[in-house]
Amino acid sequence: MARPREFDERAVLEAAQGAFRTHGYAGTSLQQLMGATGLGKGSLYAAFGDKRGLYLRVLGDYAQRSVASVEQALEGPRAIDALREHLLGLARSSNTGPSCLLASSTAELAAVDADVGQCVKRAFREIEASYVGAVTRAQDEGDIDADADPKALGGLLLAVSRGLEALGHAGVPETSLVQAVEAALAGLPRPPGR
Amino acid sequence: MARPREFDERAVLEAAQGAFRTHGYAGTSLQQLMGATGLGKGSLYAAFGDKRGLYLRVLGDYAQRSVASVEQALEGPRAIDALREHLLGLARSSNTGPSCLLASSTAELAAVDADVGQCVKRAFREIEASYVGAVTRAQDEGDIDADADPKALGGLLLAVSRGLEALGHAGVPETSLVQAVEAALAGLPRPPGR
DNA sequence: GGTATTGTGGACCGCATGGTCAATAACGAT
DNA sequence: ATCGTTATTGACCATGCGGTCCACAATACC
Repeated sequence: MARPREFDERAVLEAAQGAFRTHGYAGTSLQQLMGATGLGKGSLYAAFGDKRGLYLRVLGDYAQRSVASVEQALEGPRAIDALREHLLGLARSSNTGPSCLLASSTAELAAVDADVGQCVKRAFREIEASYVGAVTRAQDEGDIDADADPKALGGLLLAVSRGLEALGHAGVPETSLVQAVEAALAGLPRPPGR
Repeated sequence: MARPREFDERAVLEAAQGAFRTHGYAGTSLQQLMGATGLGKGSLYAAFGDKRGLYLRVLGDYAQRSVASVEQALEGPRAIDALREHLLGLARSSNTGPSCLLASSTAELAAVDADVGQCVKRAFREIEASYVGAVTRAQDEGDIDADADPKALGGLLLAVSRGLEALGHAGVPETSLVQAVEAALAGLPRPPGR
C-alpha cells in the first residue's frame, strides 16, 4: 500500500556502481550519486540509509555477481578449456572500463571497514573455491596431474586473476597479460605418461 | 641564504606516505597530513604545491623504492632461490601493514589521473623487467628451461606478485598464499634431462 | 472520495574540506 | 647591524560535503 517507488532498484544500484567504480568510495560525492542514479537525496537516503549503506549494497551485489560470473564461466564441458577462455578473457578485458569494485574496495577500505573487508574476503574465498573446483574437474578429466594439490593450484589461479585485473587497470598491454596467462596454464602440472 | 627548512623532507614524505597508504588519496584530509607530518598547512603547500603535488611526490618515491627493493631482492647468487624467497616474503608480509601505494593508486586514480597512471605503469614495467632478468639468470644457471620465454614468465611472476598483494590485503590467509607461491614456482618449466 | 501511508524533491544545516595570504621568524650575506 | 630572502604559522575564505527534514505527491484501502 501507499505510494510505490518510481525507480528500479536494480538500475539505481548499477548506476551507483558505475560511479563508485570510477571514483572510489571517498571520491564519489552524493551529488555524483544523485546525478548517476537520477534520484534525489531524500529518496537515496530513505532507500539505503546513507552513503556507506548504499556502497555496501552495491558492493554486495557486485561481489555476488562476480562470484556467479566466475562460476558460470568455469562450467564448460572441459574444465581446462573453460579455465583458459576465462583467464584469457580477463587478460583481454581488464584494460577496459572502470576498475573492479572488489579490487578498489580492497585497496581503499578493506583494512579500515570491517564490513567491506568481510565482503571481499568472502568473495575471494568463493572465487577461489570455483577455481579449485575447476582444477579438480580438470584432474578428473585427465588434463591436470591427479597428484597435484587442487587447493594450491586454485589459489594460484586466483592470485593470477587478481594480478591480471590490477595490471590491466594499470595499463599493462594486453599482449603481455595474455602471455602471462599462457605461461600460467603451461605451468599447470600435466598428468604423467601422456 | 635565507631561512633553512626546519623539517627533513624524507621524513615528511614518509609520514605522508603512511597517511595516504592507510586512507587513500581522497580519504586523506589535509588535517591528517598536517598531523602525520607535523607541518603546518602553509609549509606543506609551500613545499609541495598542493595535496595532489604531495601525493605525486610520495607516489614517485614509493614507486622508485619498490622497484629498487624488488631488484635488490632478486640479486642473490642463485636467481631461482632469490625468486622463491622474494615471493614467499610477499606472501607472508602482504597481510600486514597498510596497503601498497602502487596497488591503491592503481585502483583509485590510475584511470582518472594521467600522471598517476604513468607512474604506476612505469613502475610495473620496471618490476616486470626485474622478474624477466631473474628468469633469464635462472635459465643461465640451469634452473629454468632455456627454451621458455622469459618475458612470459616474468609477466606471470609480476601478475602473481600483484595478486598476492591484493589477496593478502583482503585477508586471505598466509598459508593459502604460500601454497600459491609454491605452485607458481613448481610450474616454472624445468630444464629437460635432469 | 477520503484517508492513511509511503515516496519524492529540494531547501536547509553545520561542518570540514582544500586552498590562500599576510604577518612574523630565522637564517645568510655583507 | 642591516637587509634580502625564505620558512613558518595560523587566521581566514569560499565551497562542497554528508546528512536531515519537511512540504508535497502519489498510491492503496475502505
